[in-house]
Amino acid sequence: MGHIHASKKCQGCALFADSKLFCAQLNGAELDALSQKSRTLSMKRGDSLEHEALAHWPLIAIDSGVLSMQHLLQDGRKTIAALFMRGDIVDLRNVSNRNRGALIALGKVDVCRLSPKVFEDVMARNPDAQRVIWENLRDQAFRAMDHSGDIAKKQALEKLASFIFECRNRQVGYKDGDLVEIPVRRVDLAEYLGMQPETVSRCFKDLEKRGIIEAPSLKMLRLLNVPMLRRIANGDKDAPIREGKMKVLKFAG
Amino acid sequence: MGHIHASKKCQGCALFADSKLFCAQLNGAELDALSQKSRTLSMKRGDSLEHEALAHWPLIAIDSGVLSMQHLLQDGRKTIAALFMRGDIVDLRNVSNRNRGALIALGKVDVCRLSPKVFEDVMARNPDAQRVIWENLRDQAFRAMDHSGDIAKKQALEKLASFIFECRNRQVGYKDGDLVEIPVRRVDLAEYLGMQPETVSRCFKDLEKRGIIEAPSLKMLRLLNVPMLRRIANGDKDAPIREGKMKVLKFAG
DNA sequence: CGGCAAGTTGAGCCAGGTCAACTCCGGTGG
DNA sequence: CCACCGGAGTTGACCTGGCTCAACTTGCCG
Repeated sequence: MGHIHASKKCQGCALFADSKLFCAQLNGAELDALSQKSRTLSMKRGDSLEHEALAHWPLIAIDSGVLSMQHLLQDGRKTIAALFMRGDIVDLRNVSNRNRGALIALGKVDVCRLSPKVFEDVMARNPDAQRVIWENLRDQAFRAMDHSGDIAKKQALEKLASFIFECRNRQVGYKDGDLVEIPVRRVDLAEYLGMQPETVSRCFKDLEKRGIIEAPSLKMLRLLNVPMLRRIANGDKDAPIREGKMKVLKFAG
Repeated sequence: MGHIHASKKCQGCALFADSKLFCAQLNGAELDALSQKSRTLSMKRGDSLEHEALAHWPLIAIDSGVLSMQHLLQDGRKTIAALFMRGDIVDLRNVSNRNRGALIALGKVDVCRLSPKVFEDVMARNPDAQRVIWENLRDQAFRAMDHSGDIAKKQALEKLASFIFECRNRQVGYKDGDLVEIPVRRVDLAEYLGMQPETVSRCFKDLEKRGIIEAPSLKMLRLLNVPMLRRIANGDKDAPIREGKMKVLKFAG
C-alpha cells in the first residue's frame, strides 16, 4: 500500500473534521502517527466486531452511523445496551474476560480502529486530546446511567418520549429545531428500550393521534408540542392520558 | 486549622490503603497536595449531595458505603440509576446543566471531595493515576450498560440473579466464596432493578425454596448452587421453572 | 411489478404492579 | 425487663400494561 498522508486519509472523517472531536485535537505529527497505525473499516447492518479482532484493535472510533452493544440471552432474547454514534470512542482494552456484549452495526457504519500504542502516547502527552476523550467516556457513562433510569421505571410511552429527546440531544445540528432524526429501525429501538416492536409502533401512533409529533417517514419526526413531550418523558401523570384511558371513577350502585 | 500530614488524614481511607485505587498511585508530594485541598465528608442514609455543593466539589471519591444516583419522576416514582461504592470516583464537572440525578447515600457513606485543581494536575502528570481513574470510569460506563441490558429484557427473577452476581463481583474479597453481601436495602434494590419491593421479596423466596440460595440475614446470602444461579441470570428458560408454573399443555376435549 | 422484510393492527392473556393487611425487628422509655 | 412503637419487609388477592401470536399492510430493492 502506498503511503497515504494523514490529512488525505482523515480529511473526510468526522473525528478530524469536527473541531470538538478527538482527532481534531492532534498536532500534525500525532495525526500522522495515529493515521498510519490505525485502520478504517466500513460495516453494514448486522456486521459485528468479533472478539479476536477486538483483542488486537480494542479501540473503536465512530466516524458515522450507529453501532450497538448487544447482549444476548440464552433463549434468544436480545437487548441493545448502548448506542455509539459519531465521535464516540469505544475502549475495550482488557475487558475480554468479562462477558461483554457484541458490537453490531445497525446500518452503514464507518469506524476507525485506533492503534492502542499511539493512542496511549497521545493520551499521555496531549492534554486537549485527553480532555476530549475523557469527556466522551464520561458522557457514555452518564448516558448509560440515564438510560438505566429510563427503562427501569418508565412506561412505554414515557420511554419513547425520552428516547426522542436522546436522539435530539445527540444529533449533530438543529438541536432546537423541531425535526428529529431517528437513526435506528423500529426493531432496534424496541430492543434498546426494552419493549416490543408492536408496542413501539402503538406508542408512536398514540403520540401522533394526540398531536404531539408528526412522522413524515420512519426515520424522521417533527415535534409539534415539545413541552408536552417533555412532560411525558418526565413521567408527569397528568399529561399523558391515553386514548380511552381517562381514569374513570368507578361509580357505585 | 493545623497542618495535618496527608499520611495521617488518608491512612485509613480505602482509596489510599488499597494499592489498586486512585490515591495509592500518588507520590508523597501529590498525596500531600491532594489531601490538603480536599475535604472528607461522612454521610448517613438519605443525605444527598446538593447541586450547589457539587458545583464547587464536583469530584467525589467513595471511601466506604454505597452512594446512589437517583432519578425522580414528576409523580414521585424513583429509580436508582447507578450505585457507587468503595474506590469509585464520580466526576460531575460541567454536567450541572443537564438534569442529572441526585447523589443520595443509601447508608453510612464516607466520601472525599477531591480538589479539581489538584486532580487535574495529577491526571496530567501521573500516568499510573491516570490509568487507574480511566479504568474506573470505564468500569462505571460498562457497568451501567450491562445494567441497562439487564433491566431491559430480563424478568424479575433473572434481574435479581444478575444483581447477586454484580454484588459478588464488586465486593472486596471472597470473590469465589459462596457468601455474598447485599449492601443495600430491599427497597433500594427494587429501585435499582426497576421492580417493586414486593416482587423482590417474592423472588428471593423463590430462589430459597429452590435451594439456590440461603439467606441468613437480609444483608447476607449464601450461594448454594452457583451454576444454576448463573443460568437464571443468563436467561436460560429451561432452568428457572417457577413453583407451580410448569408449562402445562392445554389438553383439548 | 413481484417478493420479502419491516412495520402495523387486533385479540387474548399473564408477569408483575398495586393495594391492603400482616409480621418482624431494632430502638426507646417506663 | 418488657411493652410499645415505627419503619422495613412479607404475604395475599386482584388488576392491568404491555407481551404474544397471528394476520395484515407498507416500504424497499431489483
